Amino acid sequence: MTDRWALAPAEDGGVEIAPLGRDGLPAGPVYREADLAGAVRGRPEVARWVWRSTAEVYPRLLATGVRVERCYDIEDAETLLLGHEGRHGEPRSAAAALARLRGGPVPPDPPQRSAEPGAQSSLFEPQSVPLPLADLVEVYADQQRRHDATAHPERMRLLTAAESAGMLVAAEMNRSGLPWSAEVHRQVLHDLLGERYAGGGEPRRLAELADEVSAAFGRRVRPDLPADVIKAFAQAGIKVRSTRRWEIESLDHAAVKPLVEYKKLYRIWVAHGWSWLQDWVRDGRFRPEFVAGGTVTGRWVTNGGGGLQIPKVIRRAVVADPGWRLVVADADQMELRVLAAISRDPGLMEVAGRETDLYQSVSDRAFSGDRDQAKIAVLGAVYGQTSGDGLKNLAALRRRFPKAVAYVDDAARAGEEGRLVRTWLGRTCPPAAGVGDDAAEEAGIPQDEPADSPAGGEWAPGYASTDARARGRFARNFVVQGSAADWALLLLAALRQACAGMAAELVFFQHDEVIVHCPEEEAETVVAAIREAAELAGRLTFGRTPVRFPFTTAVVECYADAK
DNA sequence: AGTTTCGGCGCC
DNA sequence: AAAGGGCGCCGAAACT
Repeated sequence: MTDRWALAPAEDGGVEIAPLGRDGLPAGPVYREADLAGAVRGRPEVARWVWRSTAEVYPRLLATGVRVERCYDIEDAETLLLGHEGRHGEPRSAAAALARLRGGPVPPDPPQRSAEPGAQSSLFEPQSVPLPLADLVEVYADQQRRHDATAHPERMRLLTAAESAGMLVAAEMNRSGLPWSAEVHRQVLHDLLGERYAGGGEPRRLAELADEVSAAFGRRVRPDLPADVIKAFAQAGIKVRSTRRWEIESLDHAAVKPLVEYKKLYRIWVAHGWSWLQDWVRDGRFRPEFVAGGTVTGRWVTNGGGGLQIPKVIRRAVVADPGWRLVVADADQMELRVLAAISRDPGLMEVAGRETDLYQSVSDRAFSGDRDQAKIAVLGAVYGQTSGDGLKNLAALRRRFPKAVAYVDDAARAGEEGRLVRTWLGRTCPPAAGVGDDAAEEAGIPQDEPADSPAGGEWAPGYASTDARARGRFARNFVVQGSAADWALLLLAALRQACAGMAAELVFFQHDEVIVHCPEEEAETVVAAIREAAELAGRLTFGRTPVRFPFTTAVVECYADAK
């Protein structure tokens, strides 16, 4: 068995490599070569490269045009395994894992660096000390045993493999970048915001709106300062707690309209305006740094440029190269389909076995055809809504799809009680999640009474504290959002394989949406590949269920035309 | 003066 | 209509 090889970069720029056996231990000699990329390029028969960190190794390979089919990221696997073992807070570096194995002092993890505008994405992780291959392999072999110790070893193996595949995709997307027309972007900014004035102050349209707001209040008010706005409303006899749009919008005051408009445009200006363009777009590409596995739920994040928060109006600037197309694909009601798959609720699976509008089908069964009510109920079930119509609608949902609602209710209870909660593949929620970022807070049931308990005793005696309820909401959402992330990783892995023989490149991924940049003549092949990858991911992740995972796809030259 | 937190809002 | 989950980013405010 020489289909998987370990790889460890050395400090001198060279590399150690060795074939591995089934037990994860070396099955042959350790080779030392001077050139990392050459060592990999020269061994196309290797099916999976085992290395400490994809972010450390793979950008260097890509820089010399070398792609790999599969990898196993030891530090990512360590994170997932530690989580599964209920040891979220422990250091996750390979060096720490080795120290735990040998009983030595465990080094803390190096601090995470953050991205800088325009900087090339991390070619190295300079604070990491290279680990000799023999040490790396020791950690890897132990991780194989730890996979076997989980409740569902085959799922855990799939999870670590899927996340490693996601890291390959992320590195490749970081290299390709999202096609971006600075010219179109500037045109959009000009249309929305008007001319820029010398000196870098507000553009014309914002200045006008600020004047309108001031005029409506009868004094100078800066609409970008919440404290100023709250004071101005108070002087006009209107008490507001904040200047959030939903709170402001319904007020009867002449300042509301220009104020709301100002806030909308101000956001575009500061977050995706001319300076953003200057900082993040180079040579026709927007390059946020995609980070796979950046959150506890398994969703990705981007480092820099707000890559996962591109406003709809700005998507006009995402334009394919001449002769190329963007295949934009969006999973239809993914979270509800995932809930069906993980809960195995017969009724919901039957509904999710169709490609038609899922919310309409749910409402036909539980809400007399009122689609909006069905959607509110489902979102309430998944997000843990605590008041309003959601609760009433949740009851109707529970009657019709009892197993599905029970699944998220159970997760919420487990979260409240500080028990571990897992996604379908075994990604595990930290027991204290949902109460801020105090990772040190250990598992356990808070004993305090809720601070906001009404005098009438709306909460039953001994009801969970505010913190515990926050943990419950987090855990409730975690099983759905996290299992959806599991599935999405398998989707990406399958789609990446399908694109391997083509010019097509994955250039964007946002939770349930992918964009592939490809020559026009490949577009229809890519569309088919996405549909196949989605169904394959569904089977691999959740086993054989009736649940389908349809996508809405569009072949366009401009992202904004996709919806 | 430099760093952290807050308020607000963009996306899913 | 309002409110639940996950993120990142910006400037201002609050802190050291």
